[in-house]
Amino acid sequence: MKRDSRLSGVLHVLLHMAEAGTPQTSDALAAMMQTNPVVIRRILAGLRDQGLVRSEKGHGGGWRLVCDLEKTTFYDIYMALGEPVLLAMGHRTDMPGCLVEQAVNAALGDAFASAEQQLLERFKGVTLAQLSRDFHHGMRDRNAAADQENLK
Amino acid sequence: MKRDSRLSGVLHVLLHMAEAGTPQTSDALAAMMQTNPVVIRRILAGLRDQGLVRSEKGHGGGWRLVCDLEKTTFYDIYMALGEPVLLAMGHRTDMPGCLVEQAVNAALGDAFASAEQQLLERFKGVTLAQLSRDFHHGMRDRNAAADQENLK
DNA sequence: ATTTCATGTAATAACCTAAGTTACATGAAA
DNA sequence: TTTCATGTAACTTAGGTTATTACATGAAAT
Repeated sequence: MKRDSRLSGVLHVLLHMAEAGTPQTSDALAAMMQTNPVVIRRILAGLRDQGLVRSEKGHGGGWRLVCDLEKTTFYDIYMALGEPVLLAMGHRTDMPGCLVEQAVNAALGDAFASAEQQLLERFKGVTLAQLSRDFHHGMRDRNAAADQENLK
Repeated sequence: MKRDSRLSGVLHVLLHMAEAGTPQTSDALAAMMQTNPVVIRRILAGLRDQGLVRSEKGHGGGWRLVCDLEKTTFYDIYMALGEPVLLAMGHRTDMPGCLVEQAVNAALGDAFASAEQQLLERFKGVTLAQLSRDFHHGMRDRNAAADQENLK
């Protein structure tokens, strides 16, 4: 089954917006994500409605972050995306009266529910600021490695 | 995103086979799952290869369970299905050199991996025998309720 | 004012995958 | 030798997501 990469994609885009400072057009973001500008607008529309980003029309327009990086978590982004399904598996509900189905659903449902719960809790624990710091650490390390190269 | 219900479906079928005792035809199982016999064969083929069920051709043929219910877990069934993806979300791997992507993937990848791990552990903890017992308890309760009705 | 640039959104097309179906081969039992 | 059942390849259908097109709205530059 194909996986939904919107969360991953939107985090990428948000981090880029945070770095840029100036508003980014849908075209620019779409090029970065190798997708269509309209897709970007559709996705960011949800974040805008939640007050995480803002969009401006006309010259110098585009998208920019307006949320507090320290306070905004992956969970907030996830919710703004419309709570997309987390688990690829589900259970049948065709025959609600069937005792076999009831037993199966009870067993699987518990497992699925707690996995979902765990994921959401983790999402709540990661902020955009942390993500940004991770990125800068990666950049520092890479630059350090490059400097080493140049000294040779 | 649409959820994969093969695990749920196959558990349903297995429990039915356990109850029946006699071999069940693909047609019968397909009717039960409201699907096509060929789909049933495709799915059960994987379980047969793992030695969980056996199939017989000709008159009186069909599918029957040949595994130890006490020892066979949801995990075994899951593996026999070909380890279908558990999580509906994934992370992009388009730009392996991109530090933004690396940071995003590190954060999401951890969360996803541990949720997957948790689910698999739970699967390992549930046997077909337990599922069967749950089913019988449900049946006993239902019969008790029906008896109460009849006494009135 | 008018042109340019950018988003907003509806409608449609293209695409991809999982499921369903058909067709026929294999083999066992009646 | 007929019937029943699985085994499997090939093909079709269904569905849902993503991409694209088209046009409206509105802001800024000229």
